[in-house]
Amino acid sequence: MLDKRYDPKEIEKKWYDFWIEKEYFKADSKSDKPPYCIVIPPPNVTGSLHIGHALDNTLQDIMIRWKRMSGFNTLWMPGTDHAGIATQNVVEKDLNSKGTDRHALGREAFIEKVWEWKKLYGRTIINQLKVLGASCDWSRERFTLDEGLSRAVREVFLRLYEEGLIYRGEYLINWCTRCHTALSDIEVEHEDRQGKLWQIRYDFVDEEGGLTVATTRPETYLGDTAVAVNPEDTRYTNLIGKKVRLPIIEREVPIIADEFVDSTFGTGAVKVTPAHDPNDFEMGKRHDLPFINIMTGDGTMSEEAGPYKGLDRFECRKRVLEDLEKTGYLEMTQDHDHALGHCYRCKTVVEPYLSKQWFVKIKPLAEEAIKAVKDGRVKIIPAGWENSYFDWMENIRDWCISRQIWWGHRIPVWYCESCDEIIVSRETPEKCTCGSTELKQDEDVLDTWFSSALWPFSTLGWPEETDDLRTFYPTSVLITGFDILFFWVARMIMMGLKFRGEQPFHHVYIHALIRDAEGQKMSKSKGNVVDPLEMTEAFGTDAVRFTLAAYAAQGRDIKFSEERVEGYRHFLNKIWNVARFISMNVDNETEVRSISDIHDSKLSLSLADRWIMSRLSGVSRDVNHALDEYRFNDAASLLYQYVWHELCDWYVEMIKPDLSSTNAESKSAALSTLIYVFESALALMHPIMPFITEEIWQQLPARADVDSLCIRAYPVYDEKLHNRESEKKMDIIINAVTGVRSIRGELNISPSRELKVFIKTTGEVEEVLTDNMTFIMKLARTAEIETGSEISVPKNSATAIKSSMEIFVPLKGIIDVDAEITRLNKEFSKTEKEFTFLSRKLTNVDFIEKAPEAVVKECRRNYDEYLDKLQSIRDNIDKMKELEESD
RNA sequence: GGGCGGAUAGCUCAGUUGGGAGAGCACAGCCCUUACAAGGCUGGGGUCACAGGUUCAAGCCCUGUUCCGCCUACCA
Repeated sequence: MLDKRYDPKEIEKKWYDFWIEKEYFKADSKSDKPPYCIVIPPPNVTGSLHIGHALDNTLQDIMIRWKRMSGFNTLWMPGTDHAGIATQNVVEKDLNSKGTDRHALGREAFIEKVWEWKKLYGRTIINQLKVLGASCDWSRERFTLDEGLSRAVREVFLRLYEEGLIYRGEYLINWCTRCHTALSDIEVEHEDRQGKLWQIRYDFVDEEGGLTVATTRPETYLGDTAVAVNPEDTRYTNLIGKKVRLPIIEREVPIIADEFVDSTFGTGAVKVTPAHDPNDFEMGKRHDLPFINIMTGDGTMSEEAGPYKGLDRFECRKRVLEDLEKTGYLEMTQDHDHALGHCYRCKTVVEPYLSKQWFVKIKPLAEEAIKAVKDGRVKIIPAGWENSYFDWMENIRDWCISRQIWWGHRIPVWYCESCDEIIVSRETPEKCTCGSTELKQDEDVLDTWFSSALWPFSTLGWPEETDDLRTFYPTSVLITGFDILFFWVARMIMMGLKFRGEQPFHHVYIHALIRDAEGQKMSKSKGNVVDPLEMTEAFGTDAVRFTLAAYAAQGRDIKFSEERVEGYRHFLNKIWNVARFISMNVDNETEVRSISDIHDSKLSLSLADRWIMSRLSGVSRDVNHALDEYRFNDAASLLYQYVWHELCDWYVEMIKPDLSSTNAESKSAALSTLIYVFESALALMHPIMPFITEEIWQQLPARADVDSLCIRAYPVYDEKLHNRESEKKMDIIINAVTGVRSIRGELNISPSRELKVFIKTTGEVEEVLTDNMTFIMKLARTAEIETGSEISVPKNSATAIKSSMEIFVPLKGIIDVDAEITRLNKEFSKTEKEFTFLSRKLTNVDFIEKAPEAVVKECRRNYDEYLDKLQSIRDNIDKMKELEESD
């Protein structure tokens, strides 16, 4: 006997351990079964599980468990990401709090420290995934910095370098002055800011007056090496070639002409700072201007900034403005909004900074990756994201892959101290071709995303040609949020195509972002973060998983509310109670028959039995279909609807008389059917709610012949169970029952009062009603039901009109005639509205001629039905009125 | 500046080839009917943002408008 309430805690742990012990999650690289593989988006090794992870991994687990039960050789490949900048920041923060820093420690000791940190905290998120129920093959778990993956990284670097797709050069890159490293373009987050536009006058060198330029960054004037105007701009054509003098520092720079300059903006003259602005950089190249770097890596002013040397860049701006103001060179200040780039890891304002970096020449890789999506080798779901993908890929710029941090894959490049040789190698080289052993490895490490781009094949053993790789690559689907579409998904496609010749996955399923109940993005600083583990503590993991699945409709962000989790916990409680109900009805005498007995008609099933079986078959079909299209919310609501509103509300109620009957045969049929459909429903729900379903399943008196629900065959559409006839008949019964209930409810008749009911009907409908009288009487709580075509309205009756039947409930002495007339009038006008709509449609010649025949036919049928119904209601109202008058 | 998405019941949202709208929660009434009060039954509630258009027929397709998100961008 099950406990009165479902208590998730111990149960969850028990079954997770059981699954692991039985190795159900282990993939087989030599299996004959069709493969199904998902690689996990590797969470940051020092991170902890947030609600976005919970969603992402629940969806993956649903797919994996579903496919595993459906007979696939499944591999859910788990692992973690070393997350270079993020992890280094965390450890540096810790060092800072202890009064030291990484420079004091030195490179080797610092890296040692990070590894220690990883050992301490690196399992946190993995353990949290296990709490969530993730059925990963943990025996294959990988880490982006482990040996195998590092080999893959060096192999890819080398091959790209040899093909000329990796190069080194001095360019203007995005520099985070706090993280002290270069960033790629997408690692910069742009944010609109209210700013100022300042106009500064530069005096002419050889004549009176000056030229005014507009800028949002006045401090960079210290690095100006020209002033540019548009060659077409007649205001300035006579000035081209002349010189101006920069205020205060008195450097002389030329006035040049460049098409880039927009003469309508500002004053039409722009200061050119080639070392501190991307456009100016290009202009500098075009005009062969000097590049003056006025800043150092930590965002303070360099030697080149003259009197401002040593100042922080923002302090410098203030001082420059003050000085320009004082000397009269600041001519105007106006408001000006513009987007400002911030570091995606620490939110510091990013600085365009001139430095020597490694880049991937990305266009050739991107072209292939665009093709793969265009020709359908990779399908992005929902397809709307393909546009973003193409847009980004088509305008992609070379990828800066070197980072000036220590935690990561060190760039496999060595420089000879004796000659100019550059050695790129898989293994650490002993000596240079010139014979020198004085080799120095490049100081930088690679962008973390460089290694994660290889994840789908590096985790499977590449560059080794492993069984895993042969079996599971390309993987089946990648499930992730849109926020890393460019960072990760696009790059995996590029690298997968390049190094495997095949796309890394067939599908990319992109799910929404989870926001708080007000629609705000969750963030630690706002304090509106929902901790999924707190949720699982409070409501159980299954309730959280079910909620996430139910929320996961395509194409819209999720506003997460705890109340909804609470609501679905009620669903679990409902499931639990069906199980209790079953266990209460199982006894030693009653034989529980198998599905094959049912199929072989070895026991006679009631209409209810046949109906719930048929519905099971239909729901199985629909759930499979929904999951096949990643419509998780549909799958969840189909199951919710079936279990609660069909199985519990109708079926269980209908078989109660059979279960308590002394007729062994009918009890056996009902109980066998109940257990069969419930066992199947548990299987259908298992991918979404693995724990409660396993717990109950293990205690069922009859079930499929396997040791765990997680390897039971997933239910599918069963033609033998499909039974349209029974569904049609059930509709009639449900109509009759709800008809009586409506009368009871609306006229406030106590449920304890047993009613006598007359139903006027004919033919097949009457047959169905008489055949199932016990069901109807039980569900409608009636003492007696009379059916027939000749039934006339008894005195003082309430009436309900349903298709093909009129239901009368005589309520002598109780009925309020006025109330009943009101009720019928309401029903009449409701019906009339429908009716006039239909009749208007049918009198429309165009509709009759142009609409498909089936639609017109349907419309006619409804018309007739509503016409009958209206007539019946009218009649009944008249009779009521007669009654009223005769009284 | 460009692109994408959203606006449907009081709230949160479904609505898959166009055939006059659904769920959960909330609300109201009745009920402890021996699985479940975390429950049962019944009921009220919607100009599908606005304005046009296509069509026999529009929540759905087209155009425009308003409001709200997001992505992207080198106008200093």
